Amino acid sequence: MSSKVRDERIAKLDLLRKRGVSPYPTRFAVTHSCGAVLSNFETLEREETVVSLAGRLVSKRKHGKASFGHIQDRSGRLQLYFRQDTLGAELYELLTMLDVGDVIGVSGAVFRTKTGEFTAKVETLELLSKSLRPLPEKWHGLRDVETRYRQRYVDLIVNEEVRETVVARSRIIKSIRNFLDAREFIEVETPVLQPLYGGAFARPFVTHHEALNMRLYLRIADELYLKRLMVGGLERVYEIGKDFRNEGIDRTHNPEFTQLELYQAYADYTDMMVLLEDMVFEIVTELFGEPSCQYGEHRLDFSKPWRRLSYFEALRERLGVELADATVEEVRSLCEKTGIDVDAVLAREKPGAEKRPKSRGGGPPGGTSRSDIDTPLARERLLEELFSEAVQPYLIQPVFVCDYPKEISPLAKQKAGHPGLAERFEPIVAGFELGNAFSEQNDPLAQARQFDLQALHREGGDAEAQPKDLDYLRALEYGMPPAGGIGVGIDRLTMVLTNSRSIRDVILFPHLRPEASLGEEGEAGGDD
RNA sequence: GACCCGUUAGCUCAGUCGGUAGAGCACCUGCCUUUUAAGCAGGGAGUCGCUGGUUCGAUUCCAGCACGGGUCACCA
Repeated sequence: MSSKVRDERIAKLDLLRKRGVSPYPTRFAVTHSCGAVLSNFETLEREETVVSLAGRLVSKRKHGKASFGHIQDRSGRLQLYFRQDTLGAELYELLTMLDVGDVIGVSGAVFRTKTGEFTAKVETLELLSKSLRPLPEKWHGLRDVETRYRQRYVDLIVNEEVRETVVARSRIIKSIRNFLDAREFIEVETPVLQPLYGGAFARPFVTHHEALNMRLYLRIADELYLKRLMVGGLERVYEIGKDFRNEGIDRTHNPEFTQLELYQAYADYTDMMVLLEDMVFEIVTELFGEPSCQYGEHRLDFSKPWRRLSYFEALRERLGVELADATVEEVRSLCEKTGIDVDAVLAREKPGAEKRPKSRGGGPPGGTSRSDIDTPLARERLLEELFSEAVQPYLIQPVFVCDYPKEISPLAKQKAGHPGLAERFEPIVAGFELGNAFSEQNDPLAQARQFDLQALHREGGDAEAQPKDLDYLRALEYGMPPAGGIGVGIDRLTMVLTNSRSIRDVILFPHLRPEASLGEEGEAGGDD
């Protein structure tokens, strides 16, 4: 599939070279960005300053011996006015050989057109990079999401909001660093390639080290390494980095994603709530000038303090039933009333188990086998399902959901005076879990028992149960100060703060299957 | 992994109840010195996602496959 436009432009390349014009020179001295011209226009116009701009030619309107166009750089767009009598015949001829999409450098003074648009009257013109492929069309732009994700470079050229999201993401991360650095946290880096994975419930990616001939895992969390640093006395650490989870992909999940994890010695999870709400308050205020923003239909209010709600309170509030001391039978019957397919939930993650179709909102499933509720953690799993189906989607304003069942929180400390609960919370905004935090378990023997329990679950078929990390336990035996820790999903936080519906809109290159049609001869060939 | 939907020109999309396709923008040629979705006149452009099947004939019908989106499953 040879593109006619591409062939024409390659022909132009030769023509340009024959005329002594290099289509790919090395540098251009820029004095102003488009944005700087626009924001200082009055002065520049009054003082007749000659500005020097570089960017992409994104439109061109030729009127015989005069032409208009727009140049676009990182800061915005500015109109250019070209006149044959100003440029001279030779440069004006060069203009006619330029295409929309070419990168150019121009200089000239600024003025206002009849209609009042700020414009540069071009006196010199230079081609900085010849574009061989046409840009998407100017009215509708690039809509096709597959092309947008695969060819993000094109998406960035034509869809301004993509750039805005990228900038917002950068500012969010910068705010986080500023916030934590100001509180004497130090930023560290821990291994991505790990001989043993841990710190979350997830299936890992597996890789292999050739020279050492050993299996390695891509980390699913930073947690266990950062807590080793707590043992080492660093007291306040954080890491912003990629984690990798071998799971499905949807609008809130990408196989590689960015997480902030931080740990603070001598703090507990209530301190973490304060820290997190302070941090997010600061990020949102820096981004929007006020502690609130719009997400879809909702106006989100990040004013402090955020609402705090225990796990069982949240369930009670939504379902009208107290479940803290409920038996598995009671939870089961409530699930059935809510329309949850209990058998399907309990059958999950058992390799080889039949996946039953889910029947939502239907009547109670007939002839169900009661033996399923003997599955390990049946009660907790059903509670989790109830929570994520019937509660979480309705938690729109920022809220800390606290005190989860201990069984699903093996790295957290037990809540004092509540044997069944862990000192753990999840910040939930717009129905999304933005993170996970606990008072960290620092009792080495209690932690060892939790690992052993995980091992049992693993034998029971739970592929995501956490492996026992003996070095981590050894570290704890040296004594880890009491500490609070938080993990925050940066991608999801960015989604909420940029009003993005899909995680793919906040990740520059989201994971996609390989593009089959991108063959040598089709796209990249014809190197003439 | 399951189900549903989509894939036609560089881009955004029509269309063919089965007879190998159109529009706008973009591109090329000409005219045009304040336009901005510039205008006017003319022109070129497509393996209709891929592979099979049915058929005299398939871009259209059928099947499989690929890729994407949505929902579900899994999870953060």
